[in-house]
Amino acid sequence: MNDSDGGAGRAARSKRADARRNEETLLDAAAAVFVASGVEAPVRDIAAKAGVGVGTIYRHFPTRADLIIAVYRHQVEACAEAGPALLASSATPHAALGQWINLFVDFLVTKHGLAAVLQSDNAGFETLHAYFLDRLVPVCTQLLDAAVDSGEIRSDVEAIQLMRGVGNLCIGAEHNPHYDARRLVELLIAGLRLPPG
Amino acid sequence: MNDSDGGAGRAARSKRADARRNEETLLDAAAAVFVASGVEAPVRDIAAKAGVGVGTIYRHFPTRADLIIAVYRHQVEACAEAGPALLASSATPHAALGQWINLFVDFLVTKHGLAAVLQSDNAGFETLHAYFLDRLVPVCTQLLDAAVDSGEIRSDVEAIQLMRGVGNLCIGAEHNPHYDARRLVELLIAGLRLPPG
DNA sequence: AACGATACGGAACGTTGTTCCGCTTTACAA
DNA sequence: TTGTAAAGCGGAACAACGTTCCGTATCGTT
Repeated sequence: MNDSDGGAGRAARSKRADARRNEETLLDAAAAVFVASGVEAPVRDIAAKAGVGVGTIYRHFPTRADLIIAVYRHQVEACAEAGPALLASSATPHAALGQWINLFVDFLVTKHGLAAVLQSDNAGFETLHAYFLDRLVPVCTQLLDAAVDSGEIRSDVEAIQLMRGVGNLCIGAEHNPHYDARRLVELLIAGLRLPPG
Repeated sequence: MNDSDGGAGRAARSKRADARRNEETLLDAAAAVFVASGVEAPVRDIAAKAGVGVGTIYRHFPTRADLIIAVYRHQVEACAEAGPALLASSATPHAALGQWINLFVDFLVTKHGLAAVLQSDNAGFETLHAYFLDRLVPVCTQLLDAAVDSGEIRSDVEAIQLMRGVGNLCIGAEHNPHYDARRLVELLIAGLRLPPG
């Protein structure tokens, strides 16, 4: 019923070419800086990398969360879409759940600082929270439900809870020899199994 | 037997009375502010609450970590000392481990923001890291070893790893209706059990 | 009382996020 | 091609924070 264009007849003129170019540049710069310095890198660093003023960043991406979302949207979408695919192709729902969680963990662990930001109660990251949750919780719910139905796991854990837990376990997982997030997540998933008896 | 003086003959003159008073005041103020606003509350807030300049805080506690340690030292010590006691009084080592972890979780969850700070890779919290690890990891190791020896749990998880995982799971656990850190920690501990077969 | 050591307060500095506004560039029409 | 309003831009400016520094006040001792 609405969007910036609508399509009716209003012609809502498309963005200026320089603006479109800048947005592109900004996304590339942000991606590079995120890799180099983590997602909490100073805004000024990103602006500098892009050869742009900080104002330009805020015009295109009102909050840092919007920028992060834009940078990682493709990968989040891919992860979301992998859920049903895994469910269809795996031997058991539990196996599918495990593989999907692995995908999620790999994503978080390779994005320096993302997991931390994801759990931050800092207002301004609400958009990021909402996006991740909206996109991934339903997928996780589907996998979880399937595994419950097949009698493989306990039924008293909600997807949102599990995902927050997994996200938390991924915090600070980069280059820390004494911490292996993947291992701990495996333990958590193992703990989901129905207790014997 | 002694006071801050080492005892030899050096006379290392004791602190001035106002300094001692201020340190006391500061600890009380910090504790109050930590409860009200979390452990990441602005230094200026603590100074104001204590009726003191910020310089005074930094003179007594060179880093924020030192202040946090001073405020919570008693409780960390209590937790550490509870380990062997639980091991002695519990039915099985695994039960002792579970109860001890519960103690640890309760401590973290009730100290607003502590868990987050504990995992922060921010330099300046190194002292805090070191203190918690030095004090608690050996205790956890003892419990873990006992449970391994009794054949209750897998043997390939180190204490430091487990504690970091538990600490991470406690992040953001305050007043969040969709997140129950205790539950997830239970799952993690359950995942420690030897797989059937 | 006087004096040196100790401790204090808070201004000042550096680093961040975020806003704001004067100037530039663009797109379009004449 | 040229003129013009709208769109966009850069970066100065502001606010909030941690941290340092130093002139001044206080303490303990002589």
